[in-house]
Amino acid sequence: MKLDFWLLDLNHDAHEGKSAIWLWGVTRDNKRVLVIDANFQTSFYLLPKKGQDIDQLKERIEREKPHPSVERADIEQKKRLGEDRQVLKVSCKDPDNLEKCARDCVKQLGVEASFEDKLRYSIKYQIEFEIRPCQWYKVEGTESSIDPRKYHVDRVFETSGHPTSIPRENAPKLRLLSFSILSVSPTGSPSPIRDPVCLVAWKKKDGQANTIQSEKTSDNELIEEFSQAHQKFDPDVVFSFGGNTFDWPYLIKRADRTKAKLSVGRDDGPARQSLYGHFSLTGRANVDLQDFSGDLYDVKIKTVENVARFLGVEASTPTIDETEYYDHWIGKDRPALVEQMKARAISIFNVGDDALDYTLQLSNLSALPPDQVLAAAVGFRVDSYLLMEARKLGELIPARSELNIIPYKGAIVLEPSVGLHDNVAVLDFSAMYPSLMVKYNISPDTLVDEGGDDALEVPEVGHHFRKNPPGFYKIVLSQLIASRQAAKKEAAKTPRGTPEHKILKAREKATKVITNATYGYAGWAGSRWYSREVAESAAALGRDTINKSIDIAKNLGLHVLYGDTDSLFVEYEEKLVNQFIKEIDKNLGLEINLGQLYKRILFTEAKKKYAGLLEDGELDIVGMEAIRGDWSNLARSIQNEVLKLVLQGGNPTEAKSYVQSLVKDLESFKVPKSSLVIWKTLTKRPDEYEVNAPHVEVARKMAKEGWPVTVGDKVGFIVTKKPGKLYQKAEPHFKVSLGQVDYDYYVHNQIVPAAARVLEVFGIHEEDLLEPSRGQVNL
DNA sequence: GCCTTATGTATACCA
DNA sequence: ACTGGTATACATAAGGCG
Repeated sequence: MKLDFWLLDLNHDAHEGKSAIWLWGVTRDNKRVLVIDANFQTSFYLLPKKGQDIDQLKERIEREKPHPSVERADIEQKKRLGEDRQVLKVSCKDPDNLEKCARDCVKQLGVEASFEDKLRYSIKYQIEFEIRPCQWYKVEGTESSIDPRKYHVDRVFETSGHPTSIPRENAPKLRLLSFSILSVSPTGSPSPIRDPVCLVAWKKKDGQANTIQSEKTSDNELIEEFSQAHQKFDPDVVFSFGGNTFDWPYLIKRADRTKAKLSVGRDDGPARQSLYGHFSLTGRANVDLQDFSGDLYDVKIKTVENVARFLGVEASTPTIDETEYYDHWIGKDRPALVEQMKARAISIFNVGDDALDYTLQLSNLSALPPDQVLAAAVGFRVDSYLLMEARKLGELIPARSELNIIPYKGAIVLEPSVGLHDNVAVLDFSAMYPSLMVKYNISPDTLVDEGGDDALEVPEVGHHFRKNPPGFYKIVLSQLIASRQAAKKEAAKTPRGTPEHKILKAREKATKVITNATYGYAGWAGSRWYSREVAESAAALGRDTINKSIDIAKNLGLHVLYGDTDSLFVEYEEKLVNQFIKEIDKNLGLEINLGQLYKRILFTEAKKKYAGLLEDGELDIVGMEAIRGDWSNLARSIQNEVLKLVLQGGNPTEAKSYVQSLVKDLESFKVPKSSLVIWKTLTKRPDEYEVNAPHVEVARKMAKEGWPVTVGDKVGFIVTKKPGKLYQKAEPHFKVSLGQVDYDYYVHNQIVPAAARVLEVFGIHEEDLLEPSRGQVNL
């Protein structure tokens, strides 16, 4: 019997006392299915020393069995650092003892090394049969005698062979659920040791937001009621915002305390902590959108609502602060809080719905299941992708090992030409590092000791790389670049606004993310294919490329105003720019594209900080305080206004008077408290800091008052009139009243520096902004 | 002991 | 736990002065 299914999640579990892979999926007729593949035996490789007789080794392994779980050994051809090598694939009965088994074999046989013995059973399965989640498969087998209701599926299937992929087709209709919990405490933030969950809000695809509320001191009933509702809806994807750090651990601890059964997985189990610190629900995808928001660098303060606004999906802004939850819950304002929680569930749902295509595409490309892929750091996404590709290419997969890092020289940033410029074009190399790695075959397996006709010597750093055959990085990067081009091309042919278009864009974005991270991966100490020479050479070739481009531009008479890593900002002359693009292609064999066009642009004296006026009249601000998350909104919006006056109106004098008027009597403007809050990330525990800093001091104060802040959280503070150092003047934002605000600080250390950063360019200094009498006459 | 300057720590940004 | 390059603020140590 044959079965077609779309793979949502997979895990390793026993089946009839044997190790098996459990594949959770959805069929074409929209049924949920559990596919059990108990026919996989894991294995590792042994690389003999040169001169060792491989047939003899094979015979010895099978006869001596260095470890009881050795099943048999087979001879295979593999590649190791560009060399063809014969290896032994040792099959192993017991996946839990793979590493030990490999160690014993290496010791007893005196071979060079073992490979792939540290890879988990399910990963081995994935690379062996090219199993990527979020894709269609067909498989042979029979209907199982297991009751499907036991696993919240419609069918349980036992395979006779292994799944084979079906060429690209879209995902089935998945059941989506979002949820968020609420707990309150009179003394600060709630603690699962003390405070029960008092509300769960959720939203499913079609329908309104729902809640379960509880008055009781025990949330036993609430947890079980939620479990029932959850299982009844039987979601495929569960969205949360902060679920991995708050909702799930809280629910688990509460369930443990009150002896409630938290049943949310398809196995009726709870959420379980997994590989990347995230939580997994068996047979479902638990997607924490806070992880997704981590990739959105433009969203400075990561709330669901900010993420929703950024994505352009619907979300209502909450009005009740976390510190007011308790009073609302026990008081007459509870309905407002309940509404806010419902709105939160809706916002989470909308963000999740929007982020789903990207999540599934990134999961499919990287081969990390959808519940892991967002939780995994970029390096591990690349790692997982490379594992799959390495196996396809017959490369032995090295183990990850943390080496001591030797830093190397990176990119070039040009000195900006300070001031205002009209009609400026940005020329960007497309995927510069990947393109260079492909063009010059930069890879650990093409690195050679000696130069020669068949090798390239990298300028500046002097490493040599063979031109042929193509190395590992060249092959994978070429594939990625080609697949991104294909997605791009197809997207261009597909009508905008259609689901297909969105999927193709998501595919393109996922491919881009993996492509662009590969250079960094090569230079990451934790990488399997770490090579400082590779990373260093890519960087050196990048510098060489940008330097040559500057010369080409100059020879054409193009005026270069600025540049950073892979871009050049030039005075825009259409004919010259087109010529330049052709020259780069001809002389360097690389693609450079016309990027942003600025009607007018302002460069400050600092690198990496500029602001430009776009064709449509919008400002594009880069690196400046106006877009930094660690400046008050007050300073940010004033700098933004100053930039507008300068770039749109061309009027620094007006900008100057604007700032002066604010500075003169800031207090009288009655700016809202929220615009005075300065947010900074706590990057370690408060006691680990070497020097006193305002946000650390505030974090300590908050912890003392029952609002502990954990690593990675943003701490919001306002500077008060209290005497002393800044860190003594800073107070938690929610505790400060407008009367306590040190407006002098905001004038001297926020508004004036932010405004002067722009106005310095026109000879307007900080003093001029502070002392109007010495400046020009105001209008 | 007080003031100025140099250095170190911390954060967020650009590509 | 992808890389290096850069700006900036504030705390603190070091240096200079009387």
